[in-house]
Amino acid sequence: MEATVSRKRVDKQERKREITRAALELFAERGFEAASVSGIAQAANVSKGTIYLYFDSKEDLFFSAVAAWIDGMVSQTSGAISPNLRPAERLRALVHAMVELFISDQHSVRIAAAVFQVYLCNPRLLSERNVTRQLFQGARDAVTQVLLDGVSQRAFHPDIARNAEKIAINLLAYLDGIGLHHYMSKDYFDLVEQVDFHLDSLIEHLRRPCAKRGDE
Amino acid sequence: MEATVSRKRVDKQERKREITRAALELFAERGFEAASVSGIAQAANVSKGTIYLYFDSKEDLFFSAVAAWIDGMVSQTSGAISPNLRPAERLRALVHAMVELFISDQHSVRIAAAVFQVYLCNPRLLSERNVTRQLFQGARDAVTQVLLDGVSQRAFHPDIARNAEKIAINLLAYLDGIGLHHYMSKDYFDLVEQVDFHLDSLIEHLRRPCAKRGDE
Amino acid sequence: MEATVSRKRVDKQERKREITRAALELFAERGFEAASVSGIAQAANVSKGTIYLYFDSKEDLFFSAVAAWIDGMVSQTSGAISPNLRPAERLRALVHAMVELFISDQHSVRIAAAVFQVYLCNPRLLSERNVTRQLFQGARDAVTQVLLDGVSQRAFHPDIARNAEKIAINLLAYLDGIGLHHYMSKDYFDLVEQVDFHLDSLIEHLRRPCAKRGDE
Amino acid sequence: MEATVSRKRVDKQERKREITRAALELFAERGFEAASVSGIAQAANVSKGTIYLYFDSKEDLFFSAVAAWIDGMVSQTSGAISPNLRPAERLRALVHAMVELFISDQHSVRIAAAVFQVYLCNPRLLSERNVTRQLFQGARDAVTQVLLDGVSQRAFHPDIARNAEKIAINLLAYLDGIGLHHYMSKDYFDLVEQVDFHLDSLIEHLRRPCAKRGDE
DNA sequence: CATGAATGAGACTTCATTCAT
DNA sequence: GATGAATGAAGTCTCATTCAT
Repeated sequence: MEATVSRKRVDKQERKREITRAALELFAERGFEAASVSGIAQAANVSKGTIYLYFDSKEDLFFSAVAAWIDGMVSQTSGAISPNLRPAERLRALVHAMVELFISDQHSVRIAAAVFQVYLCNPRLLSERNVTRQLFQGARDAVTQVLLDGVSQRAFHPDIARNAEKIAINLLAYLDGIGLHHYMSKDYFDLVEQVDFHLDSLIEHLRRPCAKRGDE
Repeated sequence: MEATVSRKRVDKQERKREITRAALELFAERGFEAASVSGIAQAANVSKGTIYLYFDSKEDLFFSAVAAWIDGMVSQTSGAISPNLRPAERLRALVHAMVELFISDQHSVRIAAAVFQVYLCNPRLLSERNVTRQLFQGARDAVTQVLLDGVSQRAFHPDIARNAEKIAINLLAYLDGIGLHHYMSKDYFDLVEQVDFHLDSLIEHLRRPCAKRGDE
Repeated sequence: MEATVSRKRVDKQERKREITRAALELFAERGFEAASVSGIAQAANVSKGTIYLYFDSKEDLFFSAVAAWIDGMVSQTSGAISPNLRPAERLRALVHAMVELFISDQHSVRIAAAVFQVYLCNPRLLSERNVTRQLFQGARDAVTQVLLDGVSQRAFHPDIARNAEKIAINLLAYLDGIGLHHYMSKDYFDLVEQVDFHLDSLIEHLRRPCAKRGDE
Repeated sequence: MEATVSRKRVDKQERKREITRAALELFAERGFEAASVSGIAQAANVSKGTIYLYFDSKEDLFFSAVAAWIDGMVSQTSGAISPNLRPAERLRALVHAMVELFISDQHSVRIAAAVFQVYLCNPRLLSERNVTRQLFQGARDAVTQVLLDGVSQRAFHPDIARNAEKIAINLLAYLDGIGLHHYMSKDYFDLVEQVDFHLDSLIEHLRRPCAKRGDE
């Protein structure tokens, strides 16, 4: 009986994951509004009614799907922080891992756009159901940690420690921005080349003392 | 009679502008899909049918509205490039003008998100009806020009000339990214502070020779 | 001034005819409901409002167009009754003239279908505004006359005189029927061949005494 | 459980048939364009959305309804061919059965008109979705068979065999034509009387050798 | 006389959600 | 637990007609 229960639970979870997977695909392809519950049900090989056994609403399904996607993102990128590398290379590796996702997984940028759209249009969701905080904060913390490690290993300038989080925030904002711009200006520039160029000057900056602003 | 004709013509353009304005507002508020033509008609104080006298379809209306918004953006920011300032300050002024738009005009980020969403989900529109090329290219050109001017005035390092466009692309991607992240993480960081921080290190970088990548 | 008035009147009639012509074309192409007043206005190179200066409503326009078409039909076919031919050949010539219209003028069958449709769906129009009576009755009378002439010239059997109108009614019904079936079964049979075949046995019948029905 | 499943399945088919029935009624009454899906839904006592669970589009609904009507026509008329009757009477019975439909079922002529209209205005449908072929060919085959039987039973002249299909085509075209004309000239002539008159001379013709055309 | 901008009803169709089975 | 039939509101868009100019 334990087996049965266990099997059942697995089945149930498995089914939920299947729905989530299909939902993510369609939400990425068409956006939140244009993706239909019918289409998701069909793609997940379940009936429309079944969706509502596992999720309260389309909105709920969307956030569950996005949360699952975020989990995947986090686990994929966190693996990229190899402690054996030197700080600069660890940062590079981390950023490259993030960019990889934008390139290998066609969906990622689209999902990001869908998420931006949904939250921007329903600001109440930012406080009520913010599944992205984990992603943003997680990523910022990861970057910040690499920076601080670099400082303590004397690979980066001590002043960096003070501004580590600002740098992290900016770096991640840049990565999202360049990903979006890349898809909007397809073939106009090479994504990896641009990112590497940004990384070069960032790393250079990490090594030098910060210039004071009035210092002109 | 001249007056009559003139008034009429003004009326028609005025009406079209009014519809465009209402459309932009609703598209910003709800996104392309969720904004309804009925709602736009109501907001513009015209009947549903009237919309279709001026625009072929909802899609047409969307792109017309976005194009109008872009025109506004361009004219507002192009005025910010004061030739009297020194290069670094010109760059700062230009970026600040852009950020101003994100802050003063609540809609801008939302419209940007809506545009990203629409183009990402309908890639065919990128080639068929790309109203953003003007914006992106115009902004990149403006930044590039400021950089090149800075080089020729010896305010920036000569190597910058070679990479001016790369820098421009990255800067603008960053600005969009930080704008989006700001709205997603409201109150978590101060937008202007972050942008200034980015600008500081960017300007510092513009003045120094580029570090070679292997240079570690 | 007389010239002016006259020219003006001609202009007005000419314009009305142009609208009628365009209307007939579109009604034939799409049917009464699917043809739009806008489309007709465009095809007639006048504004939508102008149509309503000349016609009370779409329905009015339809019947005016059909009436004009009928006038054309009548004048085209009535010319076909050459008094020099022998009765049988006169009948053949008349029928061929009618069939010609179905073949040369792609529109005729379509207009007929549209007319049938409109009257069948609005039986009140049969009494209120029956523009087809003229066509039907005119054609029947023409056929009947040819038959009676044939009898009086002893080319047809005397009994035919008694049934001349029945024969005319049936002949014209057949012609409409075969025209419609021809367009529904395109390339399945040759229209002229079928009509000639029908004519052959009809003419044969006209020459013999009518068989009594019980005569088996 | 068997009962449940069975009842359910019956329900669904029944529901579809109910929609089809209502659709046929409204299409007959108003034609394809003027009949509205809303009206059909109301007449069928279902919601508008339900229609689209059973049919892909209004067009699909139309053709399904027409196909159902054709099935009814075929089954009603095929029963009319009694093998016990002599050939001439079998032909009479068959034709009378067809005419019966035009008289008893007020809709038939209207539906025929709607079908003609739709196919004439959308010739592509003739090849893409021709639901009438079955009706036309079936009726022609039935008539042809009666004629050939008549020949082999020596009730009709041997020459008829050669022209059997031509005769069938013409007879059916005539029947449609006289049906339409009857409704257009209501009370001007008696439908059955006209058809009988046509039948009389047709049957007479079937019994005699065909006259050669030049035979004047 | 001619225009064409404006209307608002109504067309077809899709959709998220519910509920009896 | 799972289904899928049913709903009705709402979507985009078209249309015949009117009226100020």
